[in-house]
Order: sequence, then C-alpha cells, then structure tokens
Amino acid sequence: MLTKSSTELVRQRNSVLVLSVLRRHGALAHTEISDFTGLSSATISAITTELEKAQIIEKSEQQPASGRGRPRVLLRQRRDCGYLIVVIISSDAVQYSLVDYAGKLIDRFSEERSHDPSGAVRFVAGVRAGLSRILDRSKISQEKVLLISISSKGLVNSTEPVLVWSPIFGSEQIDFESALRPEWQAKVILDNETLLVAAALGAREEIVKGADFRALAALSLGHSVGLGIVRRGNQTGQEISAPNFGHMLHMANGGLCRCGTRGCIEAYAGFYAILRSAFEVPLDTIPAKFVPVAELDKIAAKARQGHRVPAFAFRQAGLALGNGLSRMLSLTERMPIAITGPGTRYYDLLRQGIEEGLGQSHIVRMEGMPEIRVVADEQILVFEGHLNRALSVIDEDIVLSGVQGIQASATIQESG
Amino acid sequence: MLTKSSTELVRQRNSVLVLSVLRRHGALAHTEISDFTGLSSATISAITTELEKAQIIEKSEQQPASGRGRPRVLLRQRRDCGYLIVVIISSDAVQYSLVDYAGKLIDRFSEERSHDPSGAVRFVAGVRAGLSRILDRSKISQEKVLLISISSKGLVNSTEPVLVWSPIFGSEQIDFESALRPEWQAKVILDNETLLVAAALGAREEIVKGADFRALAALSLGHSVGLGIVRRGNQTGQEISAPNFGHMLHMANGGLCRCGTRGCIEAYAGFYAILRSAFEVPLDTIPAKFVPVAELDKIAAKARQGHRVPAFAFRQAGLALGNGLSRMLSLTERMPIAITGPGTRYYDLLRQGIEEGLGQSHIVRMEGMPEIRVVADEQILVFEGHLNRALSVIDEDIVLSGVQGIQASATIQESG
DNA sequence: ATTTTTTTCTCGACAGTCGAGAAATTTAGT
DNA sequence: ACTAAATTTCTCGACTGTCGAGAAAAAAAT
Repeated sequence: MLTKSSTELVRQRNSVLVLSVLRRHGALAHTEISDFTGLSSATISAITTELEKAQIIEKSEQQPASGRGRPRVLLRQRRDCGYLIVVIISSDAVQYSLVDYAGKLIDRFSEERSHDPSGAVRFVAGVRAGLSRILDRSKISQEKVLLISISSKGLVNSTEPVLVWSPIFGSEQIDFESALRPEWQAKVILDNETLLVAAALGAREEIVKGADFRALAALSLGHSVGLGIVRRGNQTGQEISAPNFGHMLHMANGGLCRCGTRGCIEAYAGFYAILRSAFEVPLDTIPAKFVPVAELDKIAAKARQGHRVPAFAFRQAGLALGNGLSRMLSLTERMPIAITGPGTRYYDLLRQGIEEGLGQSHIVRMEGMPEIRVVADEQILVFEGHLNRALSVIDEDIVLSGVQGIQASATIQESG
Repeated sequence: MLTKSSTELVRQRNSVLVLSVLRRHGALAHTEISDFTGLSSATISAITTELEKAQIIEKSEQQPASGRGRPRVLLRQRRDCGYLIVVIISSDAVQYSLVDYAGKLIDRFSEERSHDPSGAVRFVAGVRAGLSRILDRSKISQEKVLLISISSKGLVNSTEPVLVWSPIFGSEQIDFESALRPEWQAKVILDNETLLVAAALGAREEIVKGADFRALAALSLGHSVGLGIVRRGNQTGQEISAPNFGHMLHMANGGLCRCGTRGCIEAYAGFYAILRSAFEVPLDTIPAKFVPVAELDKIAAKARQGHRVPAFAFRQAGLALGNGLSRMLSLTERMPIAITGPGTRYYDLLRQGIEEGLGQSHIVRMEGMPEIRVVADEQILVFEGHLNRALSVIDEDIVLSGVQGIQASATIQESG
C-alpha cells in the first residue's frame, strides 16, 4: 500500500540525510555537505541551523584557515547529544560498551557468563545489572542513553527485540524490551550477530563500489553457523535479514542437531558436529554442549597431516555449507559470500567441500561460482555493525521526535 | 545510500497514489479519493485538475444523483490514454492480450507453439509477429502502446527484461528489450509467471487484511515447479521476487533433472519426475521432454486406489516440495503458502509428503506448520498479476514523464 | 589598501499541502 | 413555490519546503 507524502516528510528525510552524511564523513563544512547530499546551500543552512538549535550538531571551534577565502565552519554531531550502549552476547561472555553519539567508545567491559543452564530469567537479571554498572561507571544520566543495541546468535523477531531461539537458551524466548522497560526509557533493538557483520561489510562495500553494490552475504562459522544477508534497497538504504541458516535443513533425517531436529546444517558444520564426525561417533548422539577450540585444532592438524577421517569430517562440513549456500543463492540473487568467525582458521580444510557443495546446484552451474572471501576480525565487524545500525536509528529518532520537542523546549527556555 | 527529497517528488508520489487508488476502486468522487489517500480535498483538486489537463483522467458523465447535496463528479482513468499488451508464454502456446488503461480486455488470441527446438531466434520472431498482429487487428496506433508485459516460467533477470533460463530454451538467453527495440518504443517488462501469481494473491490479500498483510508465497505445480514470494515493503508497496525454486537443490547427487543438474526439486516434483518415479525408471534416466497430463491422471488414479508405487511417487514429490519450502522458510519470515497450477489436482496425494517434508526442519517445528491453501485458476491469477503490475508501472511512468510533457504540449496547443 | 577567492548566509521565487470557508446543487420540509 | 438542510466541489490564504542568485564575511594575494 502506498502512503501519502508531505512537505514535512521531505524535511525529515533531508535532515536524516544530512546527519548520515555527517556521520559517514566526520566533521564537514557547509559546502561539503551540500556536495555530498546534492541539496542546495540554502537548504543546508536551513537544516543545519535547525539541528544546531536543537542541540544535535555544533559548529566546530575555529581551526587554522588553510587556503584563502572565508574560512570554513565545520559542523559535527554533538558527542554529548546522546549515548548508546552496545551489548554483545556471545556464548561465554557478555560485552558492554558505552558509545557517544559520534561513535567514540567511552567505556567497555565484559562479564563472563556462568555456564549454568539456569535460564533466561537469571540471564536477563545479569544484563540489567551490567547495564546499570556501565552507567554508574561513566556518570552519565540515564535519560542521555538513547538506544540499547543488543546482539546475539540465534533467531530474532523482525519487528520487536525478542530473541526467539538461541543456541544458549533454545526456545526459551527473551523479550528484552519488556525486560528493561520499567527501568530504561531508551529504545531497545536486537539483531542477529551475523546480520551485523553483513551490515558492516555491506557498508564498507558500498563506500568502495558506490551504486554498483548490489548484495552480500556473511557466513559466520563457529560453534554455531550464522548467515546475514544485506541487499541494496529500492531507495531507502539497505535491507538486511538474518535467516535461520544454521538450522536450515541440510539432509532429511540426518545428524542430530543441538536444537533437537535432525539434519540441520549446523549438525554437520558446527564445531561440535565436526568433532562428532571426526571421532566417528554415531550421528544421532546428543551433541556436546561446548567444544574447546583447542580440541578442534588438534583434529584440523591431523587432517592437514593427511589423516582420512578428520579430513572427511571437514569435508562433510564444507559440503553442508556449500549445499546450504547454493540453496540460498537459488532463492536470492547472485552475491558474494564473506566467511567470518573462528571457523575461518579451518577454511583450507573446508574449502573443497564448500565449492563442491555449491557446484551441485543448477544456479551455480549456470551463473558460476560466487565470489568467496575470508574475512577475519569478526568481533570488530560486529561492533562496527552495531554502530552503523544504532547510530542511524538514533538519527532517525532524533529527527522524528527530537527536533520539534527539543526545539520547543529551547524556545521556552529562551522566552522564560 | 539515502537520497535527497524535494517537493516535486512529493507531488509525484501523491499523484501516483491518486492514480493507484483510482485503479483499485474504480471511478471515485473527489471526497472518496480524499478519504482513501488521506490527502486533503484541496490537494486532490490540485492533482486531479493537473491529471485531467494531461488527459490521463476524465470526469465521468453526470449520473443520477443519489442522496441530497451537490451531486458527485466521478473521476476515472481515460481508457484511451494508453494501452498495454500482455504476452503470456506457456509451454505449448503464447497468448497475446490487448488491454486498455482501465484494465479492460480489448482483444486476445493464442498462438500454438511448434514444439521444434529450433530455438530462441525463431521464437522471438514469432513474438514480434504476434505483437504486430494484435496491433493490426485493433487499429490502435503503436505509440499508444505504453507497455509490453511478458511472462514466462523460468529465471528472469531482475533489472532487465532478459530471460536467463527457461524450461523451453534452457540457458539460451532471450533479451526481449533488444529484440523489440527498433520496432517498438513501448517499455518492455518481463516477469516470472509464478511471481505474478504471488503478486495477484498478495494484492487480494492486502485488500482483505489491510496493514496486517505481511508476506505470501505462491507455489506453482506443473511440468515445472515455480515459486513467487511477495512481501510488504518498508513503505513503497510490495516487494516481489521469483526465486529459482524448481531448481533449488533437493538432494545432492539425486535424480537427474531436465536442466542437466542432479537433485533439483523439479527432478522429484515435476510431472515428468513423478512419472519417472511411478514407472520405477532409474533416476538418472534423461527425463521426457513433455508429459501428457492424461498420463499422470492415470498414475494418480492408481495411487488413489491404493497401489504402493504410484502413491510413493507422489509422496516423494511432496517430500521434495516440503523440504524445499522448509528451506525457503528458514531464509524468510513465516508466511502462508498458496499452491496453484495444474498439479493442484493431485494435492490429496501430495499433501502428506509436503507436510512431512516441512515438519523435518527446525523452523517449522518451532513456528508451527505454515498455512497452506490450494488456489485454482492459475491462469486468471497470472493475468491479474500482469494487470496489477503493468498498470502501476504505467502509472508511475505517466506521472514521471507524462504529466509535464503532455501538459506542455497542451499549453502550446492552447496558445497556438 | 585593494583585489581576489572562497565560504556562509539571506532573500525572493516557486512548488506543495492544508484548513476554512465560499460556491454549487440537490433533497426535504412547510 | 419557497426555504432550509445537506453534501460535494472549489478557491483562497497560510504555512512549509527547496532552490538560485547574490550579498556579506573573512582571509590571502597583490
């Protein structure tokens, strides 16, 4: 259904555009903003004075004039305009980061996660405690926290911050919004971890390729298997999705997965699955909860020495991944695939299987093998994805609600 | 990447909105348009007078006033504002339809397709001849044809009207744009047939459910297997895609498919595959080019009588479909599935397999079985999809280019 | 001191939407 | 027959938004 447009919408959109340009390129002068956005200088003036009144951006202090002419006045976001807390949930720890509106990291710590399965209630309490702690440490008032951006592996509700399924808590759902709501007024968003990796890679790619960028998939290999897809939208930025790839069906009635289903991709390509396969344990054995990476390293070493069974385990894993990716490509357009996560260290062993698995499908035979790259530093990408996403959400929120509100209160202060 | 907005864009958008409302609900009065669009009466006046000057809509002749008050003046699209040719390519015929801008069918005929494999060049020539013929028969000038909307089974390029792969011509690509370009100035669009079915069903659903509508998949069963997905977009209408579902990998190293690959879904669920399986022919036999439906009816009859082997063939087909659908659901959100096409007559035999195949995946076990409906009248839906899609494309084009151009020429005429 | 160059800011023109109320036109009531 | 009520369409002025042009500002070069 189409929806009506209005002139105010135009202003909103262009304001968000200005903020996003400012974010992407740092402090910019009037004319540069005009160049990047395509908006006229007059419009930039109007928008920036409005944003400045609303205390969202500020004129940078005079800097030594370089070159002739009237010196530029750089505009930048006000760092203290608002703050963002990033919560990254991984299998063994929860990392909390406090970030200012300009994207600068202010404080960070991790808390070990006890491996007791005592469940979601206790875990949520831990998260609440962690959030309080990071706020206390930095002496920032709670209202200044505009957004809490959370990520986890697993399946996430697309509209609300609800963790629908996770490797840790299974089907025990966690609704972060309601869990934090009485205490925190900030908006809460939740994203799949690999989705954020994909978003970060997509943003990088868009900077390089510009309008040529079409789509990209990120495949994260580790204890579990995640996939994120980012696609260039019609007009409004990027579209991202995090399918339930690790638990997509690889083979009917196949190996038993941690999730209780048989034949998931993860039941062949997750770390525990490779271990199980390398030790020739029956495929319907209930899989280990946690596998030390050192253990897998040993198997990889043997495989590299030419031992048949461990090599076969990696190959099977690769096949499951390749088949799964080929199925994804059958349902989407052709796109490059970036492989990240701790599993990349075994890419030499997985590669042949992945390529063979890909090659078994019609789409790949027709369009050719997709480009595959290995990308390290998954952690950095996750954080980068958080920032990209969270800050642009903040931008929108500020423009949507903030400008009028803050501006109104500013005028009251002036007149009062 | 975000892009700038302007006030003219607002007008364009709202003009398209008015046209689309007019199309959906037929002739409407001023106030009704205002209600449907949410735009104010004044704006409707401005837009409609502009569209009327540009000869895109017209005031309907006075009709008997019902109720008190000033009688309504109904507005409707001008039928002769432009025309549309719909070309539906199926395995045994090509159907040509001439439709006016109000969606009314003016002329239609089908041309048998000779089953010789002489290839794409000859086929394209046939299409050109068919287009000329329908134009001749109706005495409409070629410039009045604004759009040629083509559909086929197979895989279609997402940006250009290029048939990338089809059951008929295989990988022999057909670029309809360049094939028709010197002769026809009209815009050419090409869509997968099942995509149009999905689009039509989606549009129907949106009328019923309104904003509650999220997404829907259409599965077409026949000689080949097609899938169309329609999703509600962020803001601008619906997003539709036609994946290469029939040739998605069902089982590595599985049965030989018509496309030459092994293990495609179609190699289990296409008509020829069911036949092959029912006759216990080895799965690597090169499949029949064309299967008479009567043949399959016989097998179905036997299966319904309780014969094991034919029943098993249908069950295997269902399993392949169910597994494939479960994989699709792993990559998208949960959505209802509408099954169409000639294969629906065997749905009683396929059903158990489909449900079992779906149930083998984690996502279905977690979210529950998706809603499955059987929808007959695929042909009607295909045509309806063509119309929905083509006419809204025309609306956009008219507003984008037409209004200014036509208006300009109108003022010249006035002053001249 | 003047000119040149570069950047920012301001003004008037133009496009779009909206609310209110005038104008048009029919039905109902007396 | 005439008037009042109802309903729809149209018009006007206010408001918001963008843009181009040119004025104003401010530093470097001459």
